[in-house]
Amino acid sequence: MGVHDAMYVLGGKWKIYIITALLFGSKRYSELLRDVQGISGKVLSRELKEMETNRLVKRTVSVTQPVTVTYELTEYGKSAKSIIGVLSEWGETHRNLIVIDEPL
Amino acid sequence: MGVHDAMYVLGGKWKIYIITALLFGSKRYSELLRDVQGISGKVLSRELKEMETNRLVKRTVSVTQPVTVTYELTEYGKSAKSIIGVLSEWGETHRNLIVIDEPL
DNA sequence: CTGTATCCTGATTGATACTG
DNA sequence: CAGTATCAATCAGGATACAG
Repeated sequence: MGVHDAMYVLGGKWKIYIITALLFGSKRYSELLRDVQGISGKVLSRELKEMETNRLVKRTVSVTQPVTVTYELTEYGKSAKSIIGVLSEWGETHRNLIVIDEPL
Repeated sequence: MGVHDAMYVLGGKWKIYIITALLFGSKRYSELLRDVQGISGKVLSRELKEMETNRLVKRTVSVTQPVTVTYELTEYGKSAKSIIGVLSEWGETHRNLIVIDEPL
């Protein structure tokens, strides 16, 4: 069952959102930090490292002053677009059914 | 963006697997405990309760001796099949690219 | 059988300060 | 700018015992 593989690579709280943020082009670390709502620097760099390991994103360092680092989706990463698409569509059409948990 | 709604309902470690387990028919609590690999009783009942709140599953109690409780997907829950399908297909075709994290 | 309550431990996270 | 190191705090999860 490939579901498990997909969950291994995309699972967790953040990767889907990081991919979404990179869907329309490369971004720098600081831009991702701003665009991925609520993520902290530590977690962002860890997630990006994992995604780089799994070849979802490509990291490019420009030796300017100061250095700039950009992240972009690989072809593999871009292929996850199909998943984002289905998630988005499903979430959209079923939005009205969601119940927000009342804190006690 | 509906992605967030979908993540709210389906996110976390277990819901996708629970839905997968229920895809071909209703199951009892103890069957789910066996079929959803690695989940504990506490977590399973919590997840099922959340999914019932969000109308992904329907819970039915049969007053036998002892009681039996069955869970089945609602139409809404069944509609998540499209997501499982895409995840499965994507995971399948990209399985060879995955890198398993070496523990230190 | 189907859960809930309690306790406990290890993993995850946020904040802050710091490095190159 | 782009991270890493450290520490404290939180949280999620397992095991067990117990209730309906």
